Amino acid sequence: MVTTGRRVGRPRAEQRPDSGLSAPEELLRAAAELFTTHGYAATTTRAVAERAGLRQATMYHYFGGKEDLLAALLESTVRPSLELARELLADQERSAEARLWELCRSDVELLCGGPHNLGGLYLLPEVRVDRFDGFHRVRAELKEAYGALLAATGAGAALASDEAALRTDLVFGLIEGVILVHRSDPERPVAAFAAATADAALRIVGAAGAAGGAGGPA
Amino acid sequence: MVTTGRRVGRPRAEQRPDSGLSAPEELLRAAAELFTTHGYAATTTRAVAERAGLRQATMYHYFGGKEDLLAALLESTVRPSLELARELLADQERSAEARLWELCRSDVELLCGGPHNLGGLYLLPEVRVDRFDGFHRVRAELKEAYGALLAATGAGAALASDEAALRTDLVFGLIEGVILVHRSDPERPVAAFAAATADAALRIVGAAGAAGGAGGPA
DNA sequence: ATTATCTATAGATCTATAGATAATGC
DNA sequence: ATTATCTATAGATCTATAGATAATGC
Repeated sequence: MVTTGRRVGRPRAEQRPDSGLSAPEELLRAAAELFTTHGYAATTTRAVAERAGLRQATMYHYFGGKEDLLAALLESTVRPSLELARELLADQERSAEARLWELCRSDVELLCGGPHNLGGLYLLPEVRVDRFDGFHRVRAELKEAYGALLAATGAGAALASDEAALRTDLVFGLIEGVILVHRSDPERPVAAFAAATADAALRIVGAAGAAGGAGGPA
Repeated sequence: MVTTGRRVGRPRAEQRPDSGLSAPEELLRAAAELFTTHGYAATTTRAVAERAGLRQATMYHYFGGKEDLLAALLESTVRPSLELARELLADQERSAEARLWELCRSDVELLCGGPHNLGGLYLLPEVRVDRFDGFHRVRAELKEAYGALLAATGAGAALASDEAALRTDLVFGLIEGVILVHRSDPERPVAAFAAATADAALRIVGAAGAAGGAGGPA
């Protein structure tokens, strides 16, 4: 019996139509929107809380502070990419080219696809501080997965190891770069753009032929 | 007769060895370092001024405020890239492949090469606001130059125009993405990385063969 | 009793201005 | 007189805490 039943606790000062999200979810969504558009430091706790329909102080009932919001967002953003990367590494069925293509495509889709541009969080200068070390470790593991798949491609296997590492960096840079492109033009349909980015990534690797077909390698 | 001659005006509170830079130059340098490492909103006018060896209020003698510092930095960063782009567009001698390669290479070098990572300024979310419209217009013109050179390559001429526009976005995204790669690993030698990025850009365009030689196309 | 929220506010900033001061230049 | 700088500070925040309040649950 949840149906719009009155909820425990003091009512909110400003009533708004029920979003269906819990208060912490609303706070995270508001923070994501504001952090990615205005930046982290420029976003006040008041702005986050009021966008979520709460007073400023109420945020502290759910999060220890602004940093905790960003940490939670970063974790939730990178986790799906890493899980996919692990699956693809274990997959013995498909070619390395096909798996790298899929990793690139779905990474772009995850980063640019959501309602608020979660990929934009990666660009914030504040993210580099030690506080977000957990995020950086996961991100490093994701990059290793890119490197392993790249090295397993036909073109990648032919490269010296330092050259393969360089191309991994370039592919990784391309993925992060398209977040920027997306930020400056958020209207562009994401699905086709993600596929095109994956094609471009394979061309960087040197496996251009493998990415010829529409929809990517089989 | 400039040789360490005593300068006009009240002496600074904290004396430091003469950097050879003027006060506004020192302020700009300090702002560039702080904006790119900690972000714009997180950088206080006090931090900028004191890194430049001045008290906070003295900054206002040279700049109207923090925004003016960022605007000046953005302008100075994008201008050399645009000038080069115009030269390359006018150049009838070299192939379009060679000119696009050179534009990519030197853009990366300019953005990642300086002592403070100027390219990082492009990533700041605050840069998008209207206040920096001049910067955005110059940046758009630069992107048009990328598009014109790309369309003039052999591979580019074979593409439908929407596909060529997409690849321009991808190349542009790659360039901006390597700023991020550079930010996370500033020790990497820039020259080789810039050349490798230009090679990768031509592979994205589809002109891979043209970028085969070390040092790029002749 | 428990919960979710509120109001109020102390303390710590941060920006930008006002006005003083310590040099050189004439 | 001009210049570059300083000190001091008003006014406007912003964060995080303390403690009150208005619901439901038992």
